[in-house]
Amino acid sequence: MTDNRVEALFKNESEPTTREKILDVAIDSIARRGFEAVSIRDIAREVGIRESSIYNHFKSKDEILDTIIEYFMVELSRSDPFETPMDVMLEKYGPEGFMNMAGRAYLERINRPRIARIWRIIAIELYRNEKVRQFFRTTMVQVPVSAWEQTFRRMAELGYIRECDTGVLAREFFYYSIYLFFDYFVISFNESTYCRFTEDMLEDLGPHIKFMMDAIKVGGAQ
Amino acid sequence: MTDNRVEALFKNESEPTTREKILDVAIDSIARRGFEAVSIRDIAREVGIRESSIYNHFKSKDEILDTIIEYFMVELSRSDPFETPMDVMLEKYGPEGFMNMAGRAYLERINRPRIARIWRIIAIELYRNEKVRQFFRTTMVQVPVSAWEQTFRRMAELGYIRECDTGVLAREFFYYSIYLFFDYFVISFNESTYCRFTEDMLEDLGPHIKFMMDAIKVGGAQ
DNA sequence: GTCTATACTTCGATAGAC
DNA sequence: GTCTATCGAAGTATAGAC
Repeated sequence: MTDNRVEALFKNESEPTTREKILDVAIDSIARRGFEAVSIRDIAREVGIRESSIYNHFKSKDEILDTIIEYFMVELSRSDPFETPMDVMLEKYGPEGFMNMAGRAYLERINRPRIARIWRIIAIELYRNEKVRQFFRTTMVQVPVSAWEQTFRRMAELGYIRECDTGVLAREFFYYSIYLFFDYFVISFNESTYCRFTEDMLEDLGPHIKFMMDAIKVGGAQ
Repeated sequence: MTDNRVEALFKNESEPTTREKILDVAIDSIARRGFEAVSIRDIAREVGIRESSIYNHFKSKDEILDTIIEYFMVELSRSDPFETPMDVMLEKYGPEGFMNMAGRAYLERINRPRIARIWRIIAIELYRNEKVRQFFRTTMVQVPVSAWEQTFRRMAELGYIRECDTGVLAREFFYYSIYLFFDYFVISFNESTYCRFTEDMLEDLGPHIKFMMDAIKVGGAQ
């Protein structure tokens, strides 16, 4: 990238620039076949230019992937997930309702059209791209687990759930969710349905949330 | 392969054959860098022969990977996991003890030295190898989940746990386990510790089993 | 069964005309 | 900014001598 303004990569104007076309094609191809299997020639052909023209927009093949990943990270870190205070939400919907809504808010935030394909790229490149791995481990695992731990602690303080190990509880909730992510984007990946991932995930998440909340509701087992 | 006797690939004799050396080097390299990043030349160099000699043992690069995967599948499907009847185990150790022991037995069965590296290959190749994906989805997800569903149903029949949706229960237990697999072999993969995966997995599995069993023990929450 | 030599393809990337 | 032309490196695979 020349200007480092990742957030302005896609301007949503009527006619996309060549650079935007290249990124769009790259995102699509890499999500389908993986970075190593997609060549500069493949991308150029689909965009409708020669491969040498690619190098007017990116100085190497690696820079294309780096740009995609950086775009993804910036997009994810944009809007905050919660606007209404947790205590208010809890009082209004109860703990199970709160979790369902928080899950939905999170999934809707991370599932915009172009981003959904990059999720698949993240899942694929995780094993060989140290930057992606680092990002996933912290931003997609550790940070949410810590946040959920705080949330459960607050729930316990307010008497919505009984006292228990909130660290265990956070992992119980979130590791299952990450499994669903892998299931959706790798194990059971289906190219044709892959933009409905918010709906599908929520459907699978519902029984999980119910099971967990039943396990720790006030007056339940010790 | 010429003779299809996958199970006899590694004969454990004092001096490994060239074919065995090739497979060993291939397993190691592919587990580290992925199939596409490893070339025939890389493998030949490390074995100590010329690349053309590889073709005396395998007719293509793809056949090497196919052989590795087939070897893996056959090895996994060998010994049965349980020898002692479940009812006896349950009476002796209780439901939580039973699950811990079953987890340990399963993990020990699937974690032999050469196999541990192929687990990493499986995790890596999942996204682009339809055969691996099919195998994982059925043998590593659906079959164990069904088996655990049966097990939980029996536990409920015998009064060790209270009546509940055993399908939900089986997924609660096993999806978490599969997350641990991905965490171990992809997200938090560490080349230097990757043969201790049985011990590490069991350590993480303990609190999970305890949480689940607390949730469904007799006399707990409805 | 291993070697040398090589065919053939595809890859990422560059130079220079327009 | 796109084109033609091309380079050098690396890939899989084969032929044939020993």
